[in-house]
Amino acid sequence: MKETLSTISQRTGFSITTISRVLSGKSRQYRISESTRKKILEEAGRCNYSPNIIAQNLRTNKTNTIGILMPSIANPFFAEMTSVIISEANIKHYTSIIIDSQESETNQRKSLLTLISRQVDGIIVAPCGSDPTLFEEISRQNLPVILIDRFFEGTGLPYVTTNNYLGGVEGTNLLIKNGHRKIVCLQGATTSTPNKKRVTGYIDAMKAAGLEDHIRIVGNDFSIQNGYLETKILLGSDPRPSAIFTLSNTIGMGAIKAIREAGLKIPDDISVVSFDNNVYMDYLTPPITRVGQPVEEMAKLAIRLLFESIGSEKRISTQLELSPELISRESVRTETI
Amino acid sequence: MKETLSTISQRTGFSITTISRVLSGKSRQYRISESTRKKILEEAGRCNYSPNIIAQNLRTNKTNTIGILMPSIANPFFAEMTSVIISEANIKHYTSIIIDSQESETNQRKSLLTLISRQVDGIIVAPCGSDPTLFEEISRQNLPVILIDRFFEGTGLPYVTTNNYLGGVEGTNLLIKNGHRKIVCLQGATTSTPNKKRVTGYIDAMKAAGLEDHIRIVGNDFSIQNGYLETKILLGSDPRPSAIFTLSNTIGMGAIKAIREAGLKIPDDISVVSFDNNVYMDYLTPPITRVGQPVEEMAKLAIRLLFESIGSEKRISTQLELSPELISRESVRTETI
DNA sequence: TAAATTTGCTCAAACGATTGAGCTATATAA
DNA sequence: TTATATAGCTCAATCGTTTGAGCAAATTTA
Repeated sequence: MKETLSTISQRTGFSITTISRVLSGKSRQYRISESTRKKILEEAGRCNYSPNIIAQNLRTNKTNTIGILMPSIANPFFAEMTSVIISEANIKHYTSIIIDSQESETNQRKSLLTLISRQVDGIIVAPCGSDPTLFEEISRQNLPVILIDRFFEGTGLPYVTTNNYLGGVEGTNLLIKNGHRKIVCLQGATTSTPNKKRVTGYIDAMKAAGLEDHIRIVGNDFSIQNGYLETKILLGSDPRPSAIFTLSNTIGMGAIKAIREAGLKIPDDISVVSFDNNVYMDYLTPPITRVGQPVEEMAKLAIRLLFESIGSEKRISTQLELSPELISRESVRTETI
Repeated sequence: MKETLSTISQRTGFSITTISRVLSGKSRQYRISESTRKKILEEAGRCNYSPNIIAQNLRTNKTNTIGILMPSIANPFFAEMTSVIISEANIKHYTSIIIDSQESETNQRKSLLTLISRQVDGIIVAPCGSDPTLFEEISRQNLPVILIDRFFEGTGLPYVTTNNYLGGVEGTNLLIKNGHRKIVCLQGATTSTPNKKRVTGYIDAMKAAGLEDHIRIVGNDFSIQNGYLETKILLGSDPRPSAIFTLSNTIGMGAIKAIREAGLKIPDDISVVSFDNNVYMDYLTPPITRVGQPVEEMAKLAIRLLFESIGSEKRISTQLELSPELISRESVRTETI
């Protein structure tokens, strides 16, 4: 039997209003007598009453729910991010709806409409594609949106991301400093801002070292598959690159697989620098040098911004770039000239 | 501006009822004229109307939402599982609420109440602890619950799991066949059914091989930390085990870390068999031999059962055990006597 | 003792959708 | 011409809460 305020009202003889006020802890404010309060609480406890949140939501126009929209939860980077966001939200008594857009803008559009329909109080999204209009529209309608990892340039939309340009530069420079010249950049989704920034960082670093002739960028997707296939091709090309800079952990895994299958050794035959930190990277042989992103910090900041935004009337436009961290391991060989 | 049936009603001049019927595709059934239909659809499109699902939920007593309750989303095993469930639910136009109980029964209890309050249509849960009463109660109240991975023995609650006993036997036998005798079992949460079954499998296999004197079970948690610490202790013990059977991927990672730190080589100094498949396991050196679980299949079956249960009035009591898969790699050394 | 205040509660509208019943005008049948 | 059927809509209740307004009785103040 489903208990409601009404059933309790019938059994205790008090009005629905009184019951509601007692159960939502407002008995003091509305001068409900102590004896009434006790009776109601007792009966509610006895029959295991729990409020119908849907009805509360409808009435208060608040769902205590946030929407989390990710391009690919299977990707450990986003999985970790999502996991942190869920936990943080939970601490504030918010529930999370997760949607995976699978890097499809069509799915993304649908998912956003779903979240709006479901009256979420706010959205954290790592967007795919390069069209900010829908996000701007949503934000304008006073539904807070915080972008994470990926963002759109030239919009006021708040975001939290890594300084990917710096990451691109640092990763590339490490290879250059170790004497590499034929450094290939294996990129991910070309529309994603982080990818673009990393690539720009790579290009600038190469140019700064006078290596513009060696600039070579391949790939188009943040998948293991992409890393694997492009590396296969690279390894068959002449001249073979001496180093690969893979722009995500997934791409890195694919590259490593291809390198192994070719019977080559990292770093003796080819050096690898990857992007994204990941506990597994240290367990590979050799451990992989990488540009780590502060995922947990990003997630925490994003949810903090979101809650600030939910709490206040005015829109927030904070845009944060956190520093990446170069994690040096053993996948880069020092070339002797 | 938030559009509702009422605002469209005002602008088109038709009643809320008519608008509702047109927009929910029931114009035929309720004999709404074609011209009316067109006008309404046009206006709804123009003003970007999307229904307030909360109101629909309240009225229809259906949320098209499922609750997914996992003990630890940070664990790649559950992350993958969750990811698959979300996608499958999405295909059926269901939205997913994810909650992480963090292996705490208190959290689990709260989370379940949250899900009930939120009127989810069904729940998929990898439970923690060993008390099925709350789940049974929920199920009895006609809210479908499907257990995944972990389950409770002696209850009618439907579940999908791996044949963990078989996994325990197979993993152990592989080591025995390779001449190992001092095989230690490094277990996870002791209350979890899969853990118990795996341990029983280990014990039975050891006994069957006449190795009852070598049975040794340590650990108590499915964490990297646990794997790491227990292995540290094991490596310092005398006599040192010749093989470790770690009962999850996380424990395995911790064990590997400890082994590396001790300057030992797998499999030369010590052999390792782990549980759970994971793409990373193949990239470690050496690739790790493991007992893989059919995660995707489990997830898909669970959601299928859930939808069957949601669709019908009567409770379902299917209990499925899928076979594990022994994935032989290079982390087991053949002992010569 | 009358007026004012406080206490302790209830009424009823509202949130935005769905849905069975009902109503009017027109078309068809008798 | 009158009864009946049908087309094309609207009314109003309902889901389970919350909340501003209001009301009677008890208490305090003047």
